[in-house]
Amino acid sequence: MLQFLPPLPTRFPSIYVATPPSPPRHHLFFHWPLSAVNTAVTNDGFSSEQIENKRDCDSSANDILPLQSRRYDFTPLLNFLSDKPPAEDESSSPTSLDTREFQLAESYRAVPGPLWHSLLKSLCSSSSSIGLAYAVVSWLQKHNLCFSYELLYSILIHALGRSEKLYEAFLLSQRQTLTPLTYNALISACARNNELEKALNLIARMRQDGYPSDFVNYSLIIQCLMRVNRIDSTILQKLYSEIECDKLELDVQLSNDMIVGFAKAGDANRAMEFLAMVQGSGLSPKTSTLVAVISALGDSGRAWEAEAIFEEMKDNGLKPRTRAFNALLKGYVKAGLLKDAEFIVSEMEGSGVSPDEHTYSLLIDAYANAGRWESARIVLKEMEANNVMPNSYVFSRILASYRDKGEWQRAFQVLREMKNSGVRPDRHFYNVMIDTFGKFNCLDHAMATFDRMLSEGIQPDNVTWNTLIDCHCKAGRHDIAEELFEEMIEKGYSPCTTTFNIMINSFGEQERWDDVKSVFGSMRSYGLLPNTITYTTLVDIYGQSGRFNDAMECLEDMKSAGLRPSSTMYNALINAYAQRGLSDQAVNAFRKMQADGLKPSLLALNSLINAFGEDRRDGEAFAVLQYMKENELKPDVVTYTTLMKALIRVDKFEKVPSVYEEMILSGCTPDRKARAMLRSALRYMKQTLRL
DNA sequence: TTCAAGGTTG
Repeated sequence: MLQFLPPLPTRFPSIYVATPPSPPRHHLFFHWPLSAVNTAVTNDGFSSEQIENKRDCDSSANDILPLQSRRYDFTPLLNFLSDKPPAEDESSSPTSLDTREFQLAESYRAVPGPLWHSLLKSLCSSSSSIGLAYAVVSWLQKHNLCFSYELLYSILIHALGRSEKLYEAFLLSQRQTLTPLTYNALISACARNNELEKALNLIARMRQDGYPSDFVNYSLIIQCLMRVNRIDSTILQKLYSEIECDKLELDVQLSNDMIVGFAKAGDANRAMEFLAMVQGSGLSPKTSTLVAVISALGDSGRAWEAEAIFEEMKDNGLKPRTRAFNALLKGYVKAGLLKDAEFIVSEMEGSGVSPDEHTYSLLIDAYANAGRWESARIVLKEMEANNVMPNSYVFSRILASYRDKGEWQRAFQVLREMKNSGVRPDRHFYNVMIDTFGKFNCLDHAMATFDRMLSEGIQPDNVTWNTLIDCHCKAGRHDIAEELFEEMIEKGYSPCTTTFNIMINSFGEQERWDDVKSVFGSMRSYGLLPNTITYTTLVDIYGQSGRFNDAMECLEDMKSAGLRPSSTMYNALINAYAQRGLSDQAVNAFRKMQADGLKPSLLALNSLINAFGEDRRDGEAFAVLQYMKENELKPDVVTYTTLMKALIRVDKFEKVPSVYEEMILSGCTPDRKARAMLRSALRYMKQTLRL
């Protein structure tokens, strides 16, 4: 079980030897001639790991300062423990000690605790002496030599975590009741080893025991989430509410981690909120944090805000490098601002920052999106001329732009051109290709692409499976979707939140409520938390089937899970009530939406008009129109068509033409549905006149 | 760096 150092070549006397006094050298309070230990220690007596550890292990350095003049030699003890066979370790009681061990223990009786802590940290900094550190702790406990065992254990757990020995860390932690110190050490060990669920569970357990977790752990968890690509706004919000609840203050690192976390999770709003908060408290975010925010803003098509942060960065004297330029360029490309995209690339070249693969790719993407294939090809050539090889990414983007224009047949051509340029399609490319076929209902092509991918030895990932499952659902082939879901699990892939959302929606559409519940429940067994989309999906499917109690329950569950309900969710609910003419319930849902601080959208109000219309309450339907006008919400063609429908429902055909007229006067262009509504009103009028 | 889930209303 325990790993001990091999016996040392030199022997030392087994009794305490005080070294002669010598001028204090920095923080080296003791010396030991063991090579395994010496190598891990820097000039000032602390390894870099130990320095980092100081954040975790309070102020031991300050406590030791007055003791600097006293020196202890731990060599005899380390030799004794190295020689001792592991089996003897714990069982023997102090009464059966041999004289040698007894004398040894007595000789260390005066050593202050902080010195033991420092010794352990040194031993732990090298993975080969962790076993020895472990033996020291057991020995100290056996002889009642050092009272803060809690701290000793936490030092060991930290060290085990850093050496990827998480299992041993857990074993060690089971030796005694977890205290805040050992809890924190264990959480940090889990986060460092990408064991997210274990870390989160421990934080929860720690909270149950009445202790807040150390804020450093939150940094480690966010970094872990990003490493394992599990970053999600929901989890971050939950973490932040815990931090707030514990009244922990964000330090520079945690603030930066929070901003980057939200940015990487695609939640630009919250990233901006935190950025403002950090700047407001006088801290300067790191350059990489700003780049992450620019990137998130660009991703959500908010190019102007991205540009503002970019400019602000320059004003603060920071010189943007390739990554920052690329982040802004991405913003322009996503927003379809081709001129700005071209401009920023020339600014980049002008300021001596060389474009990389990513820069060219984005530019090609921009031209492809604008349908300027010739310009895209020129960039492709320029890229080769600058010795930057085109890659699968470029072709994926080209394919995606064809997909978004509905030209799915071009997929084959892109694949050919790609192979001609000597670029091998990778998983991402095939994922886009499967998605392209899936979006246009070509399920056979999608499956054939999947098979081709496998035959070329490319392993699918969650995105591949999710894309396949979802496109079958969208085409109404829920049976195949379910088979694919089962195959995915059988083959050892871990479904993610998206997978479950797709399946919940699928079972919901089939009104298989038991399966909805069971699949929702099994999310937790995969360590996944339902997110806003999960709850919105649930509200939507329950609402559409008239299971309003279930829908409302989901809404409440979502709130108690600490998530803010989205307006999409309320729209789904209001719409569900509206379609059944349940106007009072629709109004209630609308009020709830306002109470939750959400602005009533045009969509919600249109649905409310529909609810009154279906309930034959045309007066109130028009009152909603009035409300819209008073609240600067411009009624659209749907608003007026719904009002006409409301009038028809109560046989007030004669009032329909004036609504139609008002619609045109307000600047709305009537569409097919609006015209049809007017026509049917006129038809009814004629019939009534004939009677 | 890309790809997948909700995106609704008449």
